[in-house]
Amino acid sequence: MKKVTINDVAKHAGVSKKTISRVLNNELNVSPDTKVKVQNAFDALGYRPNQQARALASNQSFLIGLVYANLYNSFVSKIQSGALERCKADGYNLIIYPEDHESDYLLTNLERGLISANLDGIILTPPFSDMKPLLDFLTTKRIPTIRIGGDVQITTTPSVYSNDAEASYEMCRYLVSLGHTNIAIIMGHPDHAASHERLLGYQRAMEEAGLPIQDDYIQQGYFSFESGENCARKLLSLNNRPTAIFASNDYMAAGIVKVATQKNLSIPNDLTVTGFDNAPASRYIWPSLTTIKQPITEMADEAVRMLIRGIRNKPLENRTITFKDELIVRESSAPAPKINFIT
Amino acid sequence: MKKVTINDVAKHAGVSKKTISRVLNNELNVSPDTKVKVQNAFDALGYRPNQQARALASNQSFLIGLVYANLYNSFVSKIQSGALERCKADGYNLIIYPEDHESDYLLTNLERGLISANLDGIILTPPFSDMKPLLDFLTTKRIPTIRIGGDVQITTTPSVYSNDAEASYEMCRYLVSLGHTNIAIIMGHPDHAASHERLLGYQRAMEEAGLPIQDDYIQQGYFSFESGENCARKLLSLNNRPTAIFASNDYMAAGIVKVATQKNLSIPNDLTVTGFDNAPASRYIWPSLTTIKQPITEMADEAVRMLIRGIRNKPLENRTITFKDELIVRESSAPAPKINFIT
DNA sequence: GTGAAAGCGCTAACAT
DNA sequence: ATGTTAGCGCTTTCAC
Repeated sequence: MKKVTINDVAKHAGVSKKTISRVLNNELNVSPDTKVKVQNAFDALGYRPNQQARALASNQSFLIGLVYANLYNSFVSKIQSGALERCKADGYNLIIYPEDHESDYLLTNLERGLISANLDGIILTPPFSDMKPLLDFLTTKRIPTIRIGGDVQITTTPSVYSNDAEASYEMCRYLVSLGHTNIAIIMGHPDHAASHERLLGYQRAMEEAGLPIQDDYIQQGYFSFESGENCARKLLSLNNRPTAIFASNDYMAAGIVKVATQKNLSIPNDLTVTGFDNAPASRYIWPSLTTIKQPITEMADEAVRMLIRGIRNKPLENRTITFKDELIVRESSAPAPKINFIT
Repeated sequence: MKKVTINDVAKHAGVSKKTISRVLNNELNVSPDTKVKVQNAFDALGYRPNQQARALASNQSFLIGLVYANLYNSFVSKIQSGALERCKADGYNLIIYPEDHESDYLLTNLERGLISANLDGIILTPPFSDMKPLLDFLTTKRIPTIRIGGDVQITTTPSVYSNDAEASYEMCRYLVSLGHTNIAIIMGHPDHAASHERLLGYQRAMEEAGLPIQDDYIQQGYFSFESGENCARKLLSLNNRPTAIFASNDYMAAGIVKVATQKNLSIPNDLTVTGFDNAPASRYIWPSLTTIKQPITEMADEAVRMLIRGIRNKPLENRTITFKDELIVRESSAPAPKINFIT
């Protein structure tokens, strides 16, 4: 089981190891004949280039870091698989960095890992996409970075982004089209730019529909199931309770479903509930949730592509690529109850 | 922003670079004075050892691979975070390999990755823990391997394991203690050893309670929400329908809840439903699920510990470490309906 | 179009 | 307890 090195291949193919290296890296100036000879030698010996050696010699690590909030949710899973597939296809490995965005040691933690792993580049997901100190740190260290789904106002670092304000606007227009007039929103965690975008879409749709927005109808959630429950309790005990509640993610929507069911409200007949994210749970709960699907995997793929292009050409092209979200209608939404039209 | 190397540190501390290396690797035979001097130099220069260089020189990569089925579930997330934390604490990086266990290219795919990344060791999760060809392949390549939660009968590779048969037995005893006599089980995917273990526990509990096991009451599921729905439809249209259904995971249990609700059965009054895994969704659905909690994070931690010990001492201690699962009672289970005692 | 020599940053083996 | 030398497997530089 001896290791096969570039020297073995060179001997076998009867050329110098520099030529092997050229073939390996798809460099120009290799005659087709030699190329074939070398490739045959690869196959014959079962040669696999040693990443660490390439890394050391070329001052590249072929490692890409993915920083995300350490939550057990489908967003992270999809980001991971999207990013990973692209990495593997392009000969990179992905190192994952689940981090606590509220930790004081975030930067220190990351630095130790980042520097000694020698990452070629980094992908930031929310809420890290918008952390100024982190962005500054990465700029200082000259580590190529792509942000996923962060604040579009920040233009110092290229980003891949889906238009949440737009999606939220569409969701609310859909609710309006069902005849709802008393529409409430549960916001997401305030540290996430997406939370504010989603609120914006809601506000625009309400204004356009000529519906007043009550302060009571805007509740601050934190993306957790429990925060959804809490906000739902407040909303459903209002005198003038909403007939539709738009939660900024599916876990909070699930919390609403639970509270409503406990209060003997039937969904969607008495109350329409909608979510955001198209989490697996949105299909598993009863009734299944009307929600918004983001092209998460595709966004991660594009982020890695941009990053690798940037690493090769340096510097990064500083631009924002926008993806479009999609409304998915399921069982948790229905026309507003008639009683609502009477009042 | 020039890179700080071991040579810079050596110069700064006024010692040879071998001494720096010794301090770095916690080797013996370094005087306390020198150690302090070197450590000061580390701090002064902000030195971070280059992993790739260490890897190349020491023929170790400080990389550990984690192979798992590419599903968006909480099991994978918890395995990841448990393994990752241990890795980082011990100076290793984790490379993730989400794979399709039914793919024909599995071995080829893995091989390319494994060999060129030069992994120091591998953690296998179900159903890969039990794939003979894969285990043989890893043995041939002499890649240290630990299996998580696989078949205990396989003793060629060390493993970390939780006693699912026992947990399943306890779950069924609990159902019996609630007065249920018509208890059905929905099995998990047949490629997972755990599915068979969970069936075993069910059978033992039923036998001990003197309850007959009807063939109809054992349904083959595949761990998916949809398979849970399908099995539930069959079970609930039985003449002699069960008053309790034990699903081998929470997603299938969620499928039962959906079908039962559609049939106007109230859970848990008309039907008790229980799951397995303590997935987040088990709390998010209504009613929340009685389930089994496995110490997944701890198992992953232990697996990495064993692996690293093995890498350092080689060879691996070939043993199986067993963890204990825990019954979590929530809202989806209740005493058997009275009508059942009459029939 | 191809090759020889040097060196990436570190550790191994063998000094002293 | 510390230093010297060689070399890990590859790419870079500069030859030809």
